[in-house]
Amino acid sequence: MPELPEVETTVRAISGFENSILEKIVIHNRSLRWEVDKDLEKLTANKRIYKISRRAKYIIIKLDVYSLMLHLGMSGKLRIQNKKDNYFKKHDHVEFVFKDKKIIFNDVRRFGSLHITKNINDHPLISNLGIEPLSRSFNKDYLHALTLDSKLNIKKLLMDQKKVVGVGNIYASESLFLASINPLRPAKKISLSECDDIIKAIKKVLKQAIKMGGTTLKDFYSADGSEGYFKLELNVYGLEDKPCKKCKRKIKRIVLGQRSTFFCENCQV
DNA sequence: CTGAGATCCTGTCTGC
DNA sequence: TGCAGACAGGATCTCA
Repeated sequence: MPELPEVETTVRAISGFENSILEKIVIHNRSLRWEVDKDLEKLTANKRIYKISRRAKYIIIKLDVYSLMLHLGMSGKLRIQNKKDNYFKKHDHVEFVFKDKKIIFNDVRRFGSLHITKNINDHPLISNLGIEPLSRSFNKDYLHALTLDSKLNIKKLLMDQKKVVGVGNIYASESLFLASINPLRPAKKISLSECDDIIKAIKKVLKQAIKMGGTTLKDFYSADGSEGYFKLELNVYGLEDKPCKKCKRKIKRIVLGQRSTFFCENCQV
């Protein structure tokens, strides 16, 4: 489900819990993408939260010695709830309990994960990640070097988290539309100036999506319960057979690497 | 090393 | 209405 803007939106929604004391973590179902560490509850009881941040699509919660890494997978979301409202929803797996409130991790499909580790950057799921798309070092030269080295088509390359993080299926399609690049193009054949177009498009799309609270297609809600309104800005994603906003021809849907991919054959070369 | 395809899981929607 | 099949915001793993 969530790509960088949705994760960022979620992080911002729970940032108010920084400096709060996490009384305890209650786990109802350890069987997520990976089995949750048996010692996690013990290691996190009555710890202050120093920092809540994002790396790639991971939510990082820094305690004293340990940090938590939470990935929302395809269907995960957080929900802030008053502690006294003691209700549960189906697929509530983890509760982060504070003095008056709790944050609940709900994940229908259980592709999400929760890890505890001392040093985030040494964790194997983090250490091999590519660079942040909104950082300065994500620029045309960086991307061009990657493309020259790759046999993938450009869309698959952009979604490869080892190369650049945070771009998922929606924003890959949307960025390539803005950059007027066909998603099927072999990465190798993308010129430096086209790389520049792609970089600018990705940054623009991600920033705008964050501003609008992410994209709610059907069931993404931020932790405060609000929807993301970037859906209204989508140009191609989920719009098969609808008229292209530039040329009015029909948007095409194809499958690349088992993922739906939307683009305009006329505008994207 | 790279890249393609299968796979994890539950729910919803479409078409017969 | 039932039922099969496709599809869903991700990313790891297995194998060539």
